[in-house]
Amino acid sequence: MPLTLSKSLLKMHKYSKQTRHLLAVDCIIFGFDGETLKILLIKRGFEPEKGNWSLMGGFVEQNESLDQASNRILKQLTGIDGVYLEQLHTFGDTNRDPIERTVSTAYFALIDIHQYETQLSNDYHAEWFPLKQVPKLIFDHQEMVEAAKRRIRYKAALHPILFELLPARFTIPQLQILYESVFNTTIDKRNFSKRVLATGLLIKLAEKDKAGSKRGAYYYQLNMQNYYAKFQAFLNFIPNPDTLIL
Amino acid sequence: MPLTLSKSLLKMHKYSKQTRHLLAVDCIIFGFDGETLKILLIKRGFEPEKGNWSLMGGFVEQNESLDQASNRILKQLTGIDGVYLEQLHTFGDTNRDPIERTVSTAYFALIDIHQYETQLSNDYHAEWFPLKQVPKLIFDHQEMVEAAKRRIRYKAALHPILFELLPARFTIPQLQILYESVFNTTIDKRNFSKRVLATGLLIKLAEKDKAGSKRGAYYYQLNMQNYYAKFQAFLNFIPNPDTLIL
DNA sequence: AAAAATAAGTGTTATTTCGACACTAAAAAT
DNA sequence: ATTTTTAGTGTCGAAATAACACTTATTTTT
Repeated sequence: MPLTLSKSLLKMHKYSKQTRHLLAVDCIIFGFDGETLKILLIKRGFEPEKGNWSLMGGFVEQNESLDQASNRILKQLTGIDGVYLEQLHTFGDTNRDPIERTVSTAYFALIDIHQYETQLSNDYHAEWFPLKQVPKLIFDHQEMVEAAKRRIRYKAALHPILFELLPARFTIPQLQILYESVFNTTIDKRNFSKRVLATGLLIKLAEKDKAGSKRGAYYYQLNMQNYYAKFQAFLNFIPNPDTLIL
Repeated sequence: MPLTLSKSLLKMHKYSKQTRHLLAVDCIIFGFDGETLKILLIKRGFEPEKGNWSLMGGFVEQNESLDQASNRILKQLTGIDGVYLEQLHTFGDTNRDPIERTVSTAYFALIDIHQYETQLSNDYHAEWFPLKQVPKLIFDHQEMVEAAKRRIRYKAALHPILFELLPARFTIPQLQILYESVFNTTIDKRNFSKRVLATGLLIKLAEKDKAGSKRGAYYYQLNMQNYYAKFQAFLNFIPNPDTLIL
């Protein structure tokens, strides 16, 4: 780490000569409503950029790690707790915040939208936007969203992260719509179910979801053993992944 | 970004209530000497941790981005400029630096070791260590190195980044040794050359490398068009990538 | 009660890709 | 001339992939 320190540091307890910076965390929160992949945005209620759409974020405090800060902000602003949350990238351009130089570490979260839908709109004035209809965002948040989209697509092409967007019980047609929505493509359903079942990640349940269709589709749930064991393996959920925009 | 700001901010020009933090950048520099994958370390000449091995790093200054800071530090401490440098992860645990809380963004670099070998050891007191013989490092640098190893393996299994470690002209046997070294495995040379040539990334040259063997091996160079075009595609350089430790 | 509409569920086959495997060629050293 | 060393190449069986269409269960309509 620090290498350009003066010899006097030997007795110092602080790196007192160094510049200190504002540090923030911003969260790109993905949700899936059964049709479209969406992100959660809030409308800023104050200057600068009052009234404009923004990611959820906040400053990192003295006694918390970045992971703690991102979890705190997610919890504070949305009530959301214990969901998939992963560091995406740290954005450090000097002029990204017009008020004062601020370095921001972006995290992305994947949540089951239905668990939080009412809670969110009531308590926190947050709103879901389909990825194709994201409004103009403050600062460099647009760039963060683009990076998050690329990351989620990249990762989902190889690893089973999209299950984090579904409820504990889901049907294969629901899963397929999710993949088709994330990759903006259509997939042959015979090949899709073969692929997915071949992973060994799913447990078929006796009950059917009668809401989605007349006939009803069987519910499945994740086999958590296999899920954790195979998470890092390269699984192929998507045909011809190379030809897709990642 | 910042959301928990007081109303008085409306007329403020700074986020004056917020804590400021030390921000550092650390670089994991990979090089390949023809046999082994190595990283470049320096011996700290001052407290804290005087005499112990460390990654190259330094504090982020007021008027530079993180990318600029990492490039500056790489250049300052090693003379290295214009190489592959990618943000890895930001390490933000509160106690990672015993002197004072410092958040550090780690970058990894891939360089052609031969272009810098003498320069480095002479001018900057840096030393190359094989990945399997990395000494105890200061702070959380061990963790950073582990993360960088995972990243380089993961990425190299799918994308042609390892060419950044080779000189402009290289032979297929050299390339194979590099892959075998990175993945700590052996690969059938017939399958390897088929795979590699099938990517369309290589241009065969007329000249041979006579140093490596009696017969001599043809030199190849990257087809830069295809290299940039296919960089993001999923290429398979490694058989059974799932069975390897990524 | 019969017919129509809707979405779920399932199998085969041709093509492509993958991985295992062994010999010949070129040059240098003895 | 013989030996040594490393480069370079092809086949074939197995596995994975992608293209493709009909039947079933249930509700809705008539």
